[in-house]
Amino acid sequence: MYAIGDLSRRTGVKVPTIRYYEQMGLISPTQRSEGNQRRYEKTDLERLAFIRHARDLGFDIPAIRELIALSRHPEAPCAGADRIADDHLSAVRAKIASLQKLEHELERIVSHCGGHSVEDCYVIRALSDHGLCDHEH
Amino acid sequence: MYAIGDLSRRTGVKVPTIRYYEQMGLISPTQRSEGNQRRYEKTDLERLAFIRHARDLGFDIPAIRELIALSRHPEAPCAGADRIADDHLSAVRAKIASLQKLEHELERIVSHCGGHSVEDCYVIRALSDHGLCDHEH
DNA sequence: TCTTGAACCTATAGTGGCTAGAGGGATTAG
DNA sequence: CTAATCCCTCTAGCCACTATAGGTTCAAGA
Repeated sequence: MYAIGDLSRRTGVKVPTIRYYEQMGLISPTQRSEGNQRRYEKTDLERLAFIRHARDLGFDIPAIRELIALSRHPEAPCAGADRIADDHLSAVRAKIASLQKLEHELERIVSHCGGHSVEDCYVIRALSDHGLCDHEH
Repeated sequence: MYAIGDLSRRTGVKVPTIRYYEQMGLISPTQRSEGNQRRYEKTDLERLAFIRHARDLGFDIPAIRELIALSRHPEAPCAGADRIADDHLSAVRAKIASLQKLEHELERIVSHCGGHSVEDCYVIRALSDHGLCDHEH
């Protein structure tokens, strides 16, 4: 039997975040002590580690809810879980691509800046005049 | 003299967003018509294009506020603007690096998934067991 | 001049994934 | 028994918007 603080220390998930996950339906409301404090078991610990791991990998809360639901049916085909992970991977790749565009544009702007007065500053000028950009964004 | 809708169409910034920028102090409160509607001039159009461009490049609102303040002093050295852009570039690069870590971890998880039952599914197992991961995250 | 419909106004609440704080009760070590 | 530390609920705040409600103004056509 762990108190919420024990669970927090063991998983690295902050106490208010654990309560938030309960509210979001990722963790079922637990047993309580006589004084109404949450008491957890080992399965809750594993569940929370699963959630934390999924969050670290960038899955959002609805996706984690689905993954949890799937993991409760071990006999079902795993295409669902695979699809969720694959969709997420695509989203991550898309985000990387768009950040790399930004990176190149910013590199160009910063490297052109000679370091004189604001009047000639490429940073300010590039922002004022879209025509100085390489491509659409 | 443009109405807010004209400004919106010309810059691609939505009407409520323009009002939001005014509230955030990026655009000074404008002249109003007799009936209390905002009326803009060409300088406002340029200002808003500057803001939109900076937002597209991922600058946050405090940074844009600073850039605007700097652009009002054309005789000052441009080190300030350069630093803001450079800091932002570093942040973008850091975000790319961390997303690439995610990408590799997700690739590994998805590619291991054979497509059988949830019981053996690598996606679910990898999430349950951090030990299956390559490195810390 | 009048009417209609589009555009405008303010104010408030919602998005996601937490985090911080107030104001109280429970637990536990000494 | 007391004091320190934990825990409880509830509410509000973060960011950059977006959406809605309920009302007013504007501009073009009849």
